[in-house]
Amino acid sequence: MRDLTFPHSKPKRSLLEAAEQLFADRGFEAVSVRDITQLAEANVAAVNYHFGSRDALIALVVTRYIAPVNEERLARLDKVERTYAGKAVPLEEIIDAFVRPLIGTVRKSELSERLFYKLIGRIFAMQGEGIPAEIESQFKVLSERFTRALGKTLPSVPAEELVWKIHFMIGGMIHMLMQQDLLHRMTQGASGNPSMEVILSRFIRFAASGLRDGMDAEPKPKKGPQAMFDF
Amino acid sequence: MRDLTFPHSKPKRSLLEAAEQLFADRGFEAVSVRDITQLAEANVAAVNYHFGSRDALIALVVTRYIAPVNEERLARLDKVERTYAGKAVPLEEIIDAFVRPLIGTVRKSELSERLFYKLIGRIFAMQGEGIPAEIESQFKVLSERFTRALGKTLPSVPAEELVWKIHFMIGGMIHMLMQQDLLHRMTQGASGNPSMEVILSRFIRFAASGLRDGMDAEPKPKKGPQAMFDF
DNA sequence: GTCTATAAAGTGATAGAC
DNA sequence: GTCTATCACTTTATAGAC
Repeated sequence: MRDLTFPHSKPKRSLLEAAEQLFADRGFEAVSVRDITQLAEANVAAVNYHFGSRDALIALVVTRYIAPVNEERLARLDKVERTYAGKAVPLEEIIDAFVRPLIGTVRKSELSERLFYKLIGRIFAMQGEGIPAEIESQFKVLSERFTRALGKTLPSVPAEELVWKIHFMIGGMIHMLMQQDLLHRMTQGASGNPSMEVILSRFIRFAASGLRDGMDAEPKPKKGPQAMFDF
Repeated sequence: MRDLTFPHSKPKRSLLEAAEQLFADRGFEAVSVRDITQLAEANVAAVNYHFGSRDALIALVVTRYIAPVNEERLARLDKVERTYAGKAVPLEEIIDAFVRPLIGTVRKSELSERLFYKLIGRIFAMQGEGIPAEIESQFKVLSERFTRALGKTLPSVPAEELVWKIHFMIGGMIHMLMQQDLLHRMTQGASGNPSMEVILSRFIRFAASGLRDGMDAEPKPKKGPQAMFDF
């Protein structure tokens, strides 16, 4: 999984790095070609010369960051499924395959850790508007594969309910990536300064409990009375 | 909780409604004053005349939608806390107080249901950038109040871990509001067409399980072996 | 490859006529 | 209150000089 998209000419690379940094920090729509060329100390025509257009640059950044993450997710799911050969894969391991590539996949940029996660989060939050078609269909494949795996592990969760639970989980994941500053501000520091590893393990436990929700718990199913919220 | 901000002059009202519709659909940054005046069939100067500026209009929309929701959330939390007089409030009831006002609070606009939720979701997703100061501090108060209530109900969850779990929950909530179209597209319709009531009850169960996460479950605590994910 | 100059279109805001 | 005309500025993109 070597990166073929990484530019080897110096000015092109510094343009790309400037763009990634600004996109992560302010969001795609909020960054102009001039912002990028200014930070990269190039002239205004440089982005169009090297990447064709502003939109093409955005598509490149999105693809560079997301494609390897999605490949790695599928590879990890394949691997654990082989390990459990036919039997249902433990829930936590599926979720792990889904989220760990977000932080584990090879860093190809000079972005700080914080900006790297923010950029990844922004790309996920983008979905539906402005995502390159190639990535969109990649997401569909991914979604199907993981939904099927989760359905196998949680056979008693009705299909419709399962996709909603997965939806909630993905929302939590995006928020985790993008809004760490916000959390710190809102809690006046009570969120501490945990490593991404720790944050991720907390997220996996949260999501696993939410998805399982008293059903199909590997150890022992809990079926407390929750009539009030059962439809 | 009557709405004092609702304009009674016809042109002003139709400008506001056009703005809300466009903001919900495309996001705040993507909508120009000209888009709004065109949809409202007014002249380009109308927004500035009636609202002072584009930013003031955005602030008005945000405040109109969020302030009553936040008030209602606090009122509901107060109420359940009084009901349980000192004893810990059941987790599901706290979450319910937090999310139900999102769909229950009086509709003051002509927005379709779908756009209404999308607009609410967009405002939450905005946080940190461009939120009126008044609303920002309202969110802080809200965050503190609910964090305290949840801490009381889940005494064995360490404070730092609790705020992260709440963070994940809020991410799921925003995604639920904003990205229903996306879910439908990604799942090729497998998400069905449930009412917001049903979606909400699913979300409450998901979030409650995630927050509880085997600890302090009211019925019976489950403590399965999860060594792999425990730090 | 780099850079300047400029085109063509869009932005929010406002002065001033009606 | 309404509307037109316009200001001052920014946007992406490109032609053409170096």
